[in-house]
Amino acid sequence: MKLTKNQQLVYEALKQAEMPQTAYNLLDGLRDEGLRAPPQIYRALDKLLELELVHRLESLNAFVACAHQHHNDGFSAFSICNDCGAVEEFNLPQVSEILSDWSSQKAFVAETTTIEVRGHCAKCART
Amino acid sequence: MKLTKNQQLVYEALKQAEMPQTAYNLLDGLRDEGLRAPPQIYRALDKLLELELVHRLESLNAFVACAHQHHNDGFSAFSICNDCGAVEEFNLPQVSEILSDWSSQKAFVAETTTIEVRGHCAKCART
DNA sequence: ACGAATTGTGTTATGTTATTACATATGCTA
DNA sequence: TAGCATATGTAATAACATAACACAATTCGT
Repeated sequence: MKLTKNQQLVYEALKQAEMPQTAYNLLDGLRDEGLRAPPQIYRALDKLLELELVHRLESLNAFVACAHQHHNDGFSAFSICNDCGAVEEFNLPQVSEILSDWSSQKAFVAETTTIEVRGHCAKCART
Repeated sequence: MKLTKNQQLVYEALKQAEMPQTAYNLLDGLRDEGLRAPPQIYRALDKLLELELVHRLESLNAFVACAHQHHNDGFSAFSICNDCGAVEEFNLPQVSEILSDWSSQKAFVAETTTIEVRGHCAKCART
């Protein structure tokens, strides 16, 4: 058990949530547990991001618990439904590889890669 | 000439800038031209994004003029140097294709795709 | 077991990014 | 030229994120 109390609270809240949560969503949900101010949330999130237990969705300013336990070199991709908000995390090793190749060719040292595909999920597109 | 005055002002400011600009950067720079309030900037940006003359860098909350004149199905990728802030836009048709394949397999209707690789550019990594 | 160093916590205040709402103006088109 | 869609100007506010400071808990070397 390496997570502190606040980190656990935030992590559990994210795992429970079926949707991406903003920092302020999380704060609202955790007020009863004693969390009162944004820094308490952001600090926990920073740590969880560092441990790769959580991902940040840049185009949403929101966070999700990582779907795949075994951590994945920071190369996760996400599809995000603009209608219902559903998010799916997936991994495309080929894409990782192409981006790695591009980086080494450019002598760019990659640290984190964001891939977010926004549109309409199967369910919402059908209607 | 299809751009309105504000749209042109913002577009020119972005083309001139060698670095990504936030909405408030742009606002500061354009105050002398008569732009006073955020919505004036955001509205111009919305239009420019729609026309694909400009890209939004989600991980930076900033904007750049599109490097490639001929527009490119919304599949641009960007490398962003965390040290000097330099941004390079590039296109990897293979990646576009893999993501398209994934989408059609999942019946996900993609609208916009964000690919941002953050790290250290060749120049900054050397030091 | 002790003290130092690191990491985490709680809190207030503030900074930064983005939108809502409403009134007015401009330009196209039937 | 009336009507409609699009653009503008402005004030206020909402949403997202960090700085700074004091203090508590944990870890680690000796």
